[in-house]
Amino acid sequence: MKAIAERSDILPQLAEVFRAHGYEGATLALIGEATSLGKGSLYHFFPGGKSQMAAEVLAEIDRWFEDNIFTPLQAADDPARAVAEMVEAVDRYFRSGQRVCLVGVIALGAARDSFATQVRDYFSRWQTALTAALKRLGLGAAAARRRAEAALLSIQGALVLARAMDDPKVFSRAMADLKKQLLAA
Amino acid sequence: MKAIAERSDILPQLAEVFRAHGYEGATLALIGEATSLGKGSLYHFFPGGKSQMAAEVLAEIDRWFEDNIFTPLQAADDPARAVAEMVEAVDRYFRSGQRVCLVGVIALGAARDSFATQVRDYFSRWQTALTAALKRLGLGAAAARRRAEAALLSIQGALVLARAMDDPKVFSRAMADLKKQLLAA
DNA sequence: TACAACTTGTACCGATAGGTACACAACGAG
DNA sequence: CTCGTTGTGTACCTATCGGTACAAGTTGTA
Repeated sequence: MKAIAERSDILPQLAEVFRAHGYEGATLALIGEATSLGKGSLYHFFPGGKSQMAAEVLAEIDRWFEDNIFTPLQAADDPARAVAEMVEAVDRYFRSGQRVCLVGVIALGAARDSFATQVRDYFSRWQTALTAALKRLGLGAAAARRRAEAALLSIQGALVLARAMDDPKVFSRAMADLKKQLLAA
Repeated sequence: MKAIAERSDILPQLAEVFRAHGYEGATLALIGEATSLGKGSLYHFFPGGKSQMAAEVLAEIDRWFEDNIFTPLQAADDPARAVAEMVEAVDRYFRSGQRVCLVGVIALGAARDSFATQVRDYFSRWQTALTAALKRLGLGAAAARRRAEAALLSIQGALVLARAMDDPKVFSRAMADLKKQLLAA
C-alpha cells in the first residue's frame, strides 16, 4: 500500500492537468486520475488542496526556467548562441505549440489574482535575463528591454494562435522569426 | 413579470462573464447574476444551456469583428489608413489589454475542441482580411500572409502579457509597435 | 519485534454544479 | 374578454465539487 510516489514525480503530472484544463477546470477527479493517487495521498502531500498544488506547480515551472533558460541567458560566454538556444529550448518545451504555457493560461483566467506575484515574476525575470543577453549583444538598455518584451509577447501569442488554428507550424514559424529578430543588428 | 430582456442585451453581458471566468469557470450562478436573469429565462432563451450560450456569444463576437474590422480592411479606399484604424479599433475593443479576448481564452482551454471551427474561423478570416489590405499596400502574397499572421500573434501575446504583468502599458506599447510594423515598407 | 512516522483507500460532508418541470404572469391578436 | 404565446421565478433533480476524517497498511529504526 505504501507510496512509490515522490513529490518530484507528481508535480509534472499535476502540471499537465492544469495545462490541459486550466485552474478551474482541473477537478480533483481529473487530478487523481492523472496522478493515480487518491484524495488521501493528494491531501497528504498538499494539505492546502488545489491552490497549493497549483502554487507548487508554478514554483516548479519557475525553477525549471531559472535553470534551463534564465541562468544560461545571463551566464553564457556567447550571448548570441545563448539567445538562439533559448529559442530552441522554448520550442522543445512547448512541443512546437502543442503544449500550452500554464503561466499564460492562469494569467488569462480568474485565478490570476490568486497567483499574481508568481505570474508576474515569471515573466519579469525572463525579461530581465533576456534583456541582459541582448545588452551584451550591443543593444542599448532601453532597446534591449523593448526587444525582450516583444519576444515574450511573441512566444505567448504563438501559443494561442497555434492552438487556435490547431497547427504547430504556426508556432515553429514564429520561433524561426523570433530567432532572427532577436539576433538582428 | 414580463421580459424587458432582449437577446441583444443579454449576449454582451454573457460575453463578459465568459471572458472573466473562462468557459468552465462561468457558472450558471455567475451568469444569472450578471444578466439579472433566472434559470427560467436563461433556459428559455438558450435551451442548449451553457454551450449554446457560449456558441452564440462567439457568433456575436464574430459578427462584430466582421462589421468593424474585417469588412473595413477589405473595402477601404485607403488600405494604409484601414490598417491603422484596425489597430486603433483593437486597442479600444480590448480596452488597452484590460479586457481579454474570449476566443483566445477558449483556444487555450479544454473547451477548444467544442468550438474548434468557430475559433479557427475567427482567426483565419481576420488573417485573410488583413492579408488583403497588406497586398494592396504593395506586399507580395506570401509576405502579406506572414505579416498578417505575425500581427494576430502580437495582439494575442500582448493580451496575455499585459494581464500577466497587470500593466496596460504593455498592451498599448505593443499596439504602437504593431502599427509601425504593419505599415513598414 | 515493537513502535512511531508515513502513506493510502474509503466513506463521508455540505455546497454547488448544470439542468428540468411547472405553475403563473404578462402580453398581442381575435 | 378570451386565449395561445412568450417570459419568468421557484422548487427540485442527480452528479459532482473541494475537502475532511480516519482506520488500516507500510515502512524505517532500534
